[in-house]
Amino acid sequence: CLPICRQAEGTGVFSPKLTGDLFSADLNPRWRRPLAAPLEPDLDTLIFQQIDLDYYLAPPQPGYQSGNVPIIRMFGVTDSGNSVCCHVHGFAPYFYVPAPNGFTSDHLSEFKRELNSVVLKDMRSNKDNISVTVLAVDITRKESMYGYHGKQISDFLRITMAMPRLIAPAKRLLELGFRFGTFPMQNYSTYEANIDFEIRFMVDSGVVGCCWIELPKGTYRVSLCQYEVDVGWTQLISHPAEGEYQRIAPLRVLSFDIECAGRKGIFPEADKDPVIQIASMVQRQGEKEPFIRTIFTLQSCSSIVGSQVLCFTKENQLLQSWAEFLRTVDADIVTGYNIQNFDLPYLLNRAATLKVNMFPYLGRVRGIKSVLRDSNFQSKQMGRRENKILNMEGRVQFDLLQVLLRDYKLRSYTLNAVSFHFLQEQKEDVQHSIITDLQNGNEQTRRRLAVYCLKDAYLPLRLLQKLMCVINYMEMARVTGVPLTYLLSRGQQIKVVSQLLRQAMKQGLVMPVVKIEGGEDYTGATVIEPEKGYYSVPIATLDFSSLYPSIMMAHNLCYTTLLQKGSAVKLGLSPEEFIKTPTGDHFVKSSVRKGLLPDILEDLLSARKRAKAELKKETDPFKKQVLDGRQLALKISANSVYGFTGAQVGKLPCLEISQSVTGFGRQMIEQTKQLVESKYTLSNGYPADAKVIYGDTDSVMVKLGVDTVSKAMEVGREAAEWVSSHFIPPIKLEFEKVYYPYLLINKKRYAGLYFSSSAETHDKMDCKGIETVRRDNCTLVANLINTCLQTILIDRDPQGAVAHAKEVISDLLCNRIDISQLVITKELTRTAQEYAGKQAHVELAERIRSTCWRTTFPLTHSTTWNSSCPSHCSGSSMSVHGCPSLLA
DNA sequence: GCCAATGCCTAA
DNA sequence: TAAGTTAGGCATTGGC
Repeated sequence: CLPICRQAEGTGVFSPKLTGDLFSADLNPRWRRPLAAPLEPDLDTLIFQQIDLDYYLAPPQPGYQSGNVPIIRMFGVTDSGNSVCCHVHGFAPYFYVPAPNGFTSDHLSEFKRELNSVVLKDMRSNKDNISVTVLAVDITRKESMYGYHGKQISDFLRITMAMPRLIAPAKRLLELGFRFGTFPMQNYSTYEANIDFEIRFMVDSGVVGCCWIELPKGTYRVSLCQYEVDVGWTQLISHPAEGEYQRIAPLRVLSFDIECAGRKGIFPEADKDPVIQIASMVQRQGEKEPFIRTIFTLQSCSSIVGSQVLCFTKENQLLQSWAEFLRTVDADIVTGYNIQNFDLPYLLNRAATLKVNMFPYLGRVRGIKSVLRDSNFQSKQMGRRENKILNMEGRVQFDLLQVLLRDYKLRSYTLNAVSFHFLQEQKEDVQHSIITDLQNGNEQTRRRLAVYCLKDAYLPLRLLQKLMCVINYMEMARVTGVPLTYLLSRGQQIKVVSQLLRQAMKQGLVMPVVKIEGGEDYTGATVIEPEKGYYSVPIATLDFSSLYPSIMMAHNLCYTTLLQKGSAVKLGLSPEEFIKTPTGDHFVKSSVRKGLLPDILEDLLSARKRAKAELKKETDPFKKQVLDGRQLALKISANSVYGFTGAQVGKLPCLEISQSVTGFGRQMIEQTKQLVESKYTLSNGYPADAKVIYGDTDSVMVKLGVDTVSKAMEVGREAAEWVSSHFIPPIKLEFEKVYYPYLLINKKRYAGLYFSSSAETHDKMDCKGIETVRRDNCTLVANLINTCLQTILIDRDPQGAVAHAKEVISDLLCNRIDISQLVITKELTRTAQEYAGKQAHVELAERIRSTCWRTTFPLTHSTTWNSSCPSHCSGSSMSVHGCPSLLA
């Protein structure tokens, strides 16, 4: 009676019997997974790496209540490369409410009966014919994690519901006001009623994203082949990602790309324009090259060395065959470039248009149709993002474009630009406009198209490998405990929630549901007023490493240590037992209670230290990658904990924590400045009076009065250590680098030659906030400014920089510059379109000319910043118009 | 011409 | 339903 997970290997509904031409005749045995050795539940242990996890509803096993129950479904792969679908039974969703006064176990059944009844009554339609909504109500001893209240453990009701989707109405009804038995009407606060079911299960069973799962012999039963198993939720063993369990199974990664024969000048539309080619590459995770390269083409196509060409005379056969190919290959991870919003939706819509009814079953669960949905994702970090969503149970959709949009700030996100940026490699050059002509040509022209299409399937694999995306994402999933898919589909908060719940559970703490109401913003970090100018002396930079995490650890800032107004007195705490933060908030010290957040942060940062130590020892390049991915994931995770507490539209905001953190930070940067400037003085025997010329949040830039980089490094190191001793561990100020020379333009805008690894040669030219690093400028501006900066900092020739700027601007005025260099911002693009053709160039040139000069002039005249700027072109409105002589 | 508000993107 | 934070520069725009 359970749904059955099967990949299509010539059985079941997806018979690879030919629907016309070609497919089964060319079926390549390599496409299939390796044969699965027989599994004896009584003798064999089954171990696999879990890569995706969801749940479905199904009738319960005999002996349980009526109505459907949720069953967790884990997908994974064994060491031998066999796929596993593991149905985990017996786990039900639940949440907590505080037990009302006078509540005893005698009241449980009445509470349960009444809650069940109001939830049933609340349902508008009951098409699933649910008769029992509340499965159980139990009394447990718990404590709210929000606020310190003397470790008062009290009675909570743990309410277990029949299905995840019943949690929300039960929560709402209890919050609105609920009455049972002789107890009065009461508004209940709820705890953990907003936790995704998958996360709930993972937290409770110690499963983290992408971890290895062991089913001991005798605990599971096998239903069909390639390891489809059933197990009780308390019987599976989840292995922490340590030692041998850091490894990654030989996952099958499929990358694909489609080509459509669009009409001239019109973006292809699935209800009109045919799919003419689909290229696919399959690679085992960890191997260097794909072991399957295929191209499905409409009409004949000449052969291509190293690739299998499959030609179809009818488009519907091409589509159906490709779907069968996907199911046969049984990919664990599906990738490509913009497959999420283009290729997959297009294929699905096209298949619907052509009525290829067997197409839209792309997941690993038989009988589940893949359907398209629209999703609207919005966050302050990423803005509004509209995406298509397609369900593909058991396969992780890992669209490279989405990964890049999340993790990299690039000027262009075309596959061509991205390939060039990361691989120094270009796409095959085929203009979109000639695709249809190539298709309508002969088998040679279609071959040219196929080569192009294959490359577009290959490049995402190369990029994935180069950027170590799969490894890094897996490590992030393991570190934070969320499923891999959450990392691409959800925001930052869920990662912290997952960790918080795990930590809280250990201490019997429960997480409240807080309602969201927009409040006042709080004060952030200090930016020290810069002493603008050009410095031809070494400037040492000292940074607090992981400032916000270390503040939270040093001062034990947490939900569980926060003292509400007046509660210090009420709880009889002595002044030594709590602290007052710079914002006037109170927190108990770790001697009273150690906070959850400091615990999480310590775990993350000590794990990071371990990973870095292991990384140093490791010689195997593959394991090195894993470890590097891990240390990165750990760092990012630690840094996002602070943001989580300050997210007012979030799961558990606590501004007392976040504003205390920034408050401490402000105090510390100020104190650092004072300390450095008070010790490093002439009168203390140092070469000069040190001066902090700039600082932002966690760093200070110091002019120490020394004349060489190596001296600046030496004094910088000493100063960092000395200043550190004034702060509570693990707060630590570190010497980071020396800038020499250093050009300080404004707050958050500076450039300098960066010395860190050696005192003799600079590592790079470092630019912050200047047009060269901003993506709202055209490349011409960025290049011009970059060259000017190099001329100033490396050649130390400000006059040369001015000369260069003049030359470029003169080229611009004389139409000697390619228009493609000018267009980049939305603003300018629009202008280019409006003035399409001849006018555009003039218009753009004019705008860019003024931008270039406005930016370049302050750079090149920074030595004389506050004194001798000519009066006729001073101030921000200075432009070439007002300064004609400068253009000569 | 001055200004505040807004949009965009970055620093940390 | 879900959505990390604030500080801050600079171009543009629109009102006066």
